[in-house]
Amino acid sequence: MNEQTLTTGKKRQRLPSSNTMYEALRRAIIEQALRPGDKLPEDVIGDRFGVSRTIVRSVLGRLHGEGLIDLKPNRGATVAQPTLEQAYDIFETRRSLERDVVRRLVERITPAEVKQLKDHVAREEAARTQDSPDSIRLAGEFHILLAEMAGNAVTARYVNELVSRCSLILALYGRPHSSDCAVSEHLEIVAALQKGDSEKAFAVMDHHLEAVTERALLTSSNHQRDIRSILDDYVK
Amino acid sequence: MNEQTLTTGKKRQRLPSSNTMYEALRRAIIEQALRPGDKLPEDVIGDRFGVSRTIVRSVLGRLHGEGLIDLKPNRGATVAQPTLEQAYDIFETRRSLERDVVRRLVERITPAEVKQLKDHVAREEAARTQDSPDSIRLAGEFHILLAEMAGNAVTARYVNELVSRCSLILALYGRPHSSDCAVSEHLEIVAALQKGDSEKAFAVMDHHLEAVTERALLTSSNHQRDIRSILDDYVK
DNA sequence: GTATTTATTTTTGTATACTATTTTCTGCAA
DNA sequence: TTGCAGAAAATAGTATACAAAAATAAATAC
Repeated sequence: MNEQTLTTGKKRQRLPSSNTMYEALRRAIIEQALRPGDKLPEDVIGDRFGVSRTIVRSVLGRLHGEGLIDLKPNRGATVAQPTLEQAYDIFETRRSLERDVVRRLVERITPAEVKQLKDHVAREEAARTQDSPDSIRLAGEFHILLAEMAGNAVTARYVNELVSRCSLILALYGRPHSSDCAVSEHLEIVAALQKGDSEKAFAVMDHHLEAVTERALLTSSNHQRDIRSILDDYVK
Repeated sequence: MNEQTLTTGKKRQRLPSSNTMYEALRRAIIEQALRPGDKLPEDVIGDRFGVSRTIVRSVLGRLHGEGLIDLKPNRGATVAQPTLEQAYDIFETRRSLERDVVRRLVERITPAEVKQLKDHVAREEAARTQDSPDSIRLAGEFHILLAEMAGNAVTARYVNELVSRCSLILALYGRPHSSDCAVSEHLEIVAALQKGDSEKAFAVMDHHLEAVTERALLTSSNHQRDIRSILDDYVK
């Protein structure tokens, strides 16, 4: 039986369960509610979201393709644990792509977009001060927003993927529950973009990412929690 | 019933059917045996490979994630037809990443690797002269080889993906059955890398990719063939 | 008490069954 | 013919059933 129908005013419409589940798991991982190494049993997840393992399986496959979960044969899925080597590669590729993003953005950014970015940074600031779990996600989304504004969907997708994986890396190697993106640095980037100062924007972004890479070299913390209770916060 | 077992001398070992199917479909697309827009019905493919639709579905999902096939709800899978805009984005991102590959490679390439590259180009040349369907694939694999030698697995994966998608673009917008990678240009790149001439290597690679982009602006050709017969060549 | 087998349970991998949607076919009317 | 129902067939979406493997628990030997 499928409970995934609801009336949204006009028509009864089937909401794509797999998509909501994908978003939920993704968010749970990025916000570090689910942490590297956590098991992701198919039936548990299926029960919580009210779908069969078939759907769970396809979503896990997708997340695997994006590098967010590891998938060992006959042993199921776990939240990915990038090695240090992988971590370096991820940061390196990310820097390379984001460098290009800034390069293009300096030439095409509009005042409306500058405003949008400033608003976003303000939201980051708010989340950070009240220690919301959103703060990690919002910091990442700043970079994703930049990539989308640069007007290349392919690059934007890769940046999105890499930024997400950086959350994992910070969860593993960085200090706990830190976005490690200084909000002030984000503001500097916006300012440079606004002035059209490509050299400055370029330098700040590169320094920013270098700093983030640096900070990802600390102790990891163990944990032993119940996936069921964590998922409660993420089920629709 | 599953026929996917065989004895490889020591032990009876199950060869992962989904992986061979993935490889087969991928190759068929890259070599342009399956062309943009071709339908990929789940049951037909499943029959040919002797697996259920479950497996087919997961493989199609994976290929979709890599941008090689389009997936419309309730209407099945087709070989992807990138729009012109997507095509530009793909080439742009590819250039950006390959630029970085060359940058890193100049500093770390070994004589053994130079030899490996030269051998590869020789194979390209051979395939090209006898008009083998491999020639398209080999031309792409040259770029993938470079990316792998650069020592960043993440970048290598992205380059792999983008090079594959370029095959689609050429099939759609380029002249039919052309790799559009001049073998001579590949040789020039290797030579520059060997000399450690970063400026030259950089310039040649960029010119090479610019040329490829340029050439991807011609007429498309229609077609009407039987997927069954095409697949015969790709079934294990 | 520890270690090593063996049995039990859990969890994943794959095929199949069923449902829903889309496409194709067929008949009838304009 | 051409256009439009409606029926039939084909195809995709999802759940379930069953097989295979791994993890866990129990039992026996040392």
